[in-house]
Amino acid sequence: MIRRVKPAPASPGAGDPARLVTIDMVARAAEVSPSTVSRILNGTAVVSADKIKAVEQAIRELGYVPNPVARGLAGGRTLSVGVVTQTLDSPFYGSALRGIEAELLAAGYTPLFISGQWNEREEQHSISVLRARRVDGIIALDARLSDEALIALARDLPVVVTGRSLEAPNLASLCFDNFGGARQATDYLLDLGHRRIAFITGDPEHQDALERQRGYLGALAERGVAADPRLIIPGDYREPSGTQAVLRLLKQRVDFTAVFAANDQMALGALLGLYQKHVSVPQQVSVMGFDDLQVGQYSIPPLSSVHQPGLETGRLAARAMSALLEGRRPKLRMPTPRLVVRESTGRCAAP
Amino acid sequence: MIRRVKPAPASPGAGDPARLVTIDMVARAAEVSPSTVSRILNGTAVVSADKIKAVEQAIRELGYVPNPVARGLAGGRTLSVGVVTQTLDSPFYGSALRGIEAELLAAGYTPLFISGQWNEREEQHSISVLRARRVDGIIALDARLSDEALIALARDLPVVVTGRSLEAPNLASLCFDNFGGARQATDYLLDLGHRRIAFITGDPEHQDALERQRGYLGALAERGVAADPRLIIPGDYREPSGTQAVLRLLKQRVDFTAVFAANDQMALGALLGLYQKHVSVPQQVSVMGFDDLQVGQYSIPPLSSVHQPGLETGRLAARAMSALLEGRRPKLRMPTPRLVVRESTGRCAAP
DNA sequence: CTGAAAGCGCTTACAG
DNA sequence: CTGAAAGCGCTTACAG
Repeated sequence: MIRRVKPAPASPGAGDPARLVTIDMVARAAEVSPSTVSRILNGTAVVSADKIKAVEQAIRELGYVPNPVARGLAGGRTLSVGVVTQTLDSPFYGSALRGIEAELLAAGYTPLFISGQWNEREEQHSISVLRARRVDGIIALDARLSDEALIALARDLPVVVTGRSLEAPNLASLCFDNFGGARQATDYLLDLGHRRIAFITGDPEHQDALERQRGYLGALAERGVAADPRLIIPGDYREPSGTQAVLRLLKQRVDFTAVFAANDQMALGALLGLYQKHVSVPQQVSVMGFDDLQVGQYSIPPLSSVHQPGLETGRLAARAMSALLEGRRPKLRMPTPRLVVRESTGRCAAP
Repeated sequence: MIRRVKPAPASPGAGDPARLVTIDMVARAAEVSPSTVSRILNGTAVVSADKIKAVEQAIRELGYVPNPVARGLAGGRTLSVGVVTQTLDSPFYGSALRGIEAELLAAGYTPLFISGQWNEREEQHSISVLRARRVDGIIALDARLSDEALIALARDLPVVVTGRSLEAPNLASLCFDNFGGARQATDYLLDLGHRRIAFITGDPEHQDALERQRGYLGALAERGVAADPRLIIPGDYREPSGTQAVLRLLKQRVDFTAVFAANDQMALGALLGLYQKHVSVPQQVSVMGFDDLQVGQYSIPPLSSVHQPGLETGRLAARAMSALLEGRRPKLRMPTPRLVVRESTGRCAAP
């Protein structure tokens, strides 16, 4: 049934499907029009069974793969979705990216990853690049952009954003319960008998950092433990600030039996500071993190933390995007915060 | 000079340059033909100064951004390059990806990241996806593909590959001196007086793992220290295998005063195993890693390691790709291995 | 159910 | 130096 229209090119077939074979060649081989091939490919109209058969065979024999570039130009859809993240090499975003990639690829979309460098202007620029590339939608992980900017963006193409709660047409948001997670962690420390719990804050530019602090404060208040401002040390979510924080606490001789860092990276830094000063963990001081990064499993001692499901978040975000793209309403259910207790926390030994 | 051809669209200008404004609109505004605009944009022919001026002004006023999708279809170049990595969330590849992104973007290319999942078939598939997207070139980080497959690929588009040495037209390779690095690390341990140095191997599927082992063996041989097979423990580059390795050594009561892990992740695992068994580092046992991951700075104790310039490797790879793309010969000079001594290594205390 | 035609936004020979 | 025209590989009204 299939007539080879041209001699096979130099490197044909399965190994190199992306070249040369066009929809026209498939159409000719199957003896139908290109329009029909297109319709079959896109399921965009009813086509008779025999033509479908012929076309499918031709596609198989020729090793045809549609050209997304041409598709993008003609149809307005590129089957690609932009993913803007703060950085490509963060232990936390890494797993989210992995989740997004897996899910998007499975849904037939190609992700375009680009980083915003923790900087709103860069992020804005990244989004321009993505739009110039005609992505069909944009997933923004903890974007720096304002709510308004995001809502405006959603007027042009579907948007899913993590790290905040936002209601708008054509937009889905995915927000982890940072408040609840932090409260749970603080509660646990309180249950262990700790009363002097230091808190290392995150970058205040981040909504989640603020939420975590609220959770810490909330738990204390609920239990009638007065919050001591000297116990709240500013951090920036990076390791060195965690180390600095405990060093400062120690130097100023502020009493504390536990430290709760707003993220694992700072908790790791805190662990190092305590080690340097020969303060043993958890015997003298307990340390609690937040995020439950992979590395926390191998810190010394292994770090107790609030599990943030990075991979799962990525998956959910990608699935929400698929839904939006297909005109469905995404239903989002973020996993509840879960405490992971390892060896860096213990009962309070102090009087 | 500029006549607005149409009333500005709903959301025009700087905020949303990627829409609506086409090369035709620019041409009309500047009173030249689209061809001329294209030529100016691409520097593909000499154009009179006044037209250049008019076009540039029109571009500015209209906020025109060329559509890479259309460009890709028409010109055959998409100004995008595919980057295949094993995984999006490895601490090591992360910085390489970051370096690639920065350099590629600066050169006017958009990177398309995709992961191969440590699996040749997946990798092959990822490359198909990339080719279907008509990337202009492919950067493969430590690809699993055979030399032959890579060389074949390079017949169709420029390829740069890291992690191996390969000579072929249209292909550049970038290989870190794993042998030298490992030898240097072992030498250092030897200098500290260690003679019973355990070695945790990497995944033998990786060329670099083999090289590192050769370096270890080479250094011992050079100094006339007999290699004890019981000191060579198989690992797989992941943390748990590092922990298992030292636990096994301890359990079998094999004598050792230092352990050299083929990568930092396993070294971190080893640190944990030693901690669990109350072996103090570096007082009783020294630990040396390889890669110099960020996290190593915050391990306890901070990890001595061989610095692998991930970021720099990414940069170099991207620059090599730019060169290839512009028909220049890339000149590659990998940084030499450099030992980073921190606190996990110390003088041998044993007799 | 199916084709022929126009068009997506560019680039690039082809002619001046 | 510069235009008009054709074409890149698809999709999608528009007509049957």
